[in-house]
Amino acid sequence: MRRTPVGRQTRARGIPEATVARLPLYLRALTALSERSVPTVSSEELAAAAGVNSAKLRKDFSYLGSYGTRGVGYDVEYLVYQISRELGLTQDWPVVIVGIGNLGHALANYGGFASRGFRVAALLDADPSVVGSTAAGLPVRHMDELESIVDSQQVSIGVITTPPGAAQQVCDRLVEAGVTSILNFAPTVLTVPDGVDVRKVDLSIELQILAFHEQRKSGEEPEEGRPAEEPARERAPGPVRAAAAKLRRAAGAAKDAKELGENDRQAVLPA
Amino acid sequence: MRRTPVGRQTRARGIPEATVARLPLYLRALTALSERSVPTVSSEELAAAAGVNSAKLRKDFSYLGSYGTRGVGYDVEYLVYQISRELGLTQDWPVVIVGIGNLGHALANYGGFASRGFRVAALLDADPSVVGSTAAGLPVRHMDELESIVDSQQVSIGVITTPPGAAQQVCDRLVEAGVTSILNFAPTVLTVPDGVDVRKVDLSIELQILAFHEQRKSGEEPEEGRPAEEPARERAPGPVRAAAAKLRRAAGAAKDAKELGENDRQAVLPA
DNA sequence: ATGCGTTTGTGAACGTGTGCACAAAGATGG
DNA sequence: CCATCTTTGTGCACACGTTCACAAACGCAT
Repeated sequence: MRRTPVGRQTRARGIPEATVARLPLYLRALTALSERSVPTVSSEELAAAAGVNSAKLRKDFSYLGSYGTRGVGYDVEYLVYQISRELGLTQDWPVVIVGIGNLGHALANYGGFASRGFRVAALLDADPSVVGSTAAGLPVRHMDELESIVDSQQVSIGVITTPPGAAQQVCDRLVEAGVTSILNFAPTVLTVPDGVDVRKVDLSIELQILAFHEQRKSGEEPEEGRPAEEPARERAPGPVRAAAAKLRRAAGAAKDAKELGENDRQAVLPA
Repeated sequence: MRRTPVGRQTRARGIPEATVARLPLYLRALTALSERSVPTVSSEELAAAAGVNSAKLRKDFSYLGSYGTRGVGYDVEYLVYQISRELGLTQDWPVVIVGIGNLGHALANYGGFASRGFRVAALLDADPSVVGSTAAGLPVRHMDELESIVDSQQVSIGVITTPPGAAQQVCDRLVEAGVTSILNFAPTVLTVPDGVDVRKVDLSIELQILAFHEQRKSGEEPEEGRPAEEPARERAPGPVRAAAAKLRRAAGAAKDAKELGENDRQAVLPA
């Protein structure tokens, strides 16, 4: 029973995932240097521009091969090309966006989309009142056309910006039609067959992580609850009934933060 | 010269970063169970719903304390409360959104924003033609009001959805005004003082990572260039001039994927 | 040619994260 | 009250990622 909801495949041709995730960062910094006609750059400089450690950067580049010159640094244009090639950005990637709500609109209008080889092949939505309108000069087409578009345009990347309730269904259709990489903005765990990559972007999760650290800063209580287990939280003493009673109190405080029908919300951004 | 562009602080009160990043996932799955009035859940079930390994989930929860009951599982409502509390979601987090372009609009309209304790304190923009309009029922106010709003409403979290060129400047003002956590949608490396957290959401990076893996799938060349270093890429033979000459050829192919004035683009989504 | 200063590339140590596998703990039924 | 069954909590081993520190490589000046 192999489940691969996210599919973190390890070490494709020896390049670590962590390195792959940083290559776009380097590429962006290098592109900026290239525009300023800077010919070469040292690992120290580039690392500063990309916001990483210089040793890490050198090790990252070492996985791509030895493109630097000792005593000098890296040739900017050459590196731009090598990283672009490694990331597969020298070819064209047609992309479909499914779910043209607020976020879908924003993505369709996204200028940086067309650059770096990504091309919006089609905008899709299930809502008849949205279908037919245009976003960023492109017509919004009906979901029914999904299969034919993916097939005819050889789309291998799909972006899901639907409400969470529709995400898995849309995902299944995309995969069935031949899409093998999915960028998911819906706050849902997508289950896909082996061989399909899913990455998720989740605003809510990022905010919650920030809130966690923020709480640490302000509520810098004197080593909260290290000496004798903090007062508000004690070890569950009895069987489930006791815990259930305790939670009845707790539930009141939590209910505020719980909205109804999370899966039916129209918003297209992660919840 | 301590630089902390991203600031990954390790192990706050013993809870690993990786665990913190998963807590919102568990919370979401638990909220769904709670709405279906499911009283208890086993680590196996919950792990499946959250898309993670059950052993990992149990270890994650063990950092929060021992909230489970052996032979039974976890009490859903109780866990919802405990995780909410741990993440700091039982309190109110006023948030400002700076840069009301396409994405700013999408975020303002984002329903899941108000839930989980996050409240939009203000929408800000520098463009006079945008200031005064409303988004999601809130008026867009001018950047000039940033400081007074942050101060009066005790805002500690800021969301940056400006063009990349303005991001660092906005960031500086937010930090100066008292914001200590920033969610950055602009494709820029933000430099902040110690004590300020920055998290970034970057569509372009996610797409490029997908493209990388996608390239691996289709172009499954027979172990590309392992036996004798692939032909197109050879070791730099001479001094910089030779490398520079080589890149001249390469540059042509790379130029397609390079747009001009990346920092001036109006789009508010990551490039 | 030789030496000097600079910067890369990487071995090695360390820290973090993951997953197995199992003992301990509780529920449940007789 | 004991036996059995389920599920948690965690010790341990391993994989992955990060950082240090330094030898090797290179440009350049003499």
